[in-house]
Amino acid sequence: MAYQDTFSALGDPTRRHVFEAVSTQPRAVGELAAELPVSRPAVSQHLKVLADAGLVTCRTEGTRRIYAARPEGLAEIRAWLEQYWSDALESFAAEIDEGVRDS
Amino acid sequence: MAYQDTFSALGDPTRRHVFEAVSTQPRAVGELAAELPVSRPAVSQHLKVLADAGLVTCRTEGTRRIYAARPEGLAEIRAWLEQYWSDALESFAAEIDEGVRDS
DNA sequence: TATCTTGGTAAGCCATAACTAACGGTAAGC
DNA sequence: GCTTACCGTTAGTTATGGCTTACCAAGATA
Repeated sequence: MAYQDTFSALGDPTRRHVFEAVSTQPRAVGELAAELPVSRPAVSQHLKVLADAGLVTCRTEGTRRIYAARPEGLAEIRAWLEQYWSDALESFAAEIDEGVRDS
Repeated sequence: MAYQDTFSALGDPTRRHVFEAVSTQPRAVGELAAELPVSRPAVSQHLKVLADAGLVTCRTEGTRRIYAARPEGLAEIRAWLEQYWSDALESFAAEIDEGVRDS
C-alpha cells in the first residue's frame, strides 16, 4: 500500500518540480536550489520526503550528494493504477449490464 | 499537464478514501459521510475537488446527488506515467552507457 | 592542521486548507 | 400549502506542512 506514500510525496507542486529536475539529470542539492525558487534546506527536506517514498536515490561524491530519480519508485503507483483501471472498467460494465434503474 | 491536478487531488488521504468509496459503488454525499470518519460538508468539499480534477461525476436524483468515479480522469496521469517510465528507462540506459564511474 | 565548502537538522513563523458549526434553498410527502 | 428532510455554501477555527534562518557535521584542500 505504498502507493499512498507516492501520491502524498508527489502531491506537492514543489516536490514534483524537484523530482522532475532530478529526473532530467542527477544533480547536487546546491544546484537544485540554484535553479528552483526555494532555499537549499527546503530542497533538502523535499529530497528527504522523496527518498522516504523511494522516488530518489542519493550518491555521495566527496562533500556533494548527487540525487537521482528512481523510476522503480513509480512501480507501485503504476501497478495500483492498472489494477484500478481494470477493476473500474469491470464495475462499469457490470453497472451497464444491470441497467442503472435508479435505486 | 492536468496530471498535476490529479496528483494534488489524490495527494490527500481522505480524498483517496472518498474516491475509492465511490469507485466501489456510486453513492450520495450523506451515505459517504456516514461510512467515513468525516463530516458531510467535508465530503462535499472533497467531492468538489475531485470533480474539478475530473475524477468523479455527479448525477442528480431528486434532492440527492449521486457521485460516481470517472476512470477516465486517471487517463492523464496514466499517460504521463507511461511516458515518464519509458523516458526514465531511456535516460537510465544512456547513463549506464556513458558509464557511472566512481562508487 | 586549519579553513573553506557543502549538506543535513532544528526551531520558529506563516500560509494554506481541512474540519466543524450554522444558515439558506429546494424538493418530496402529507 | 405547509412541514420535513436533505443538500450545498459560508464563516470561523484549528491544524498540518512548507519555507527560512541559524547551527552543526563531514570532507577536501592548502
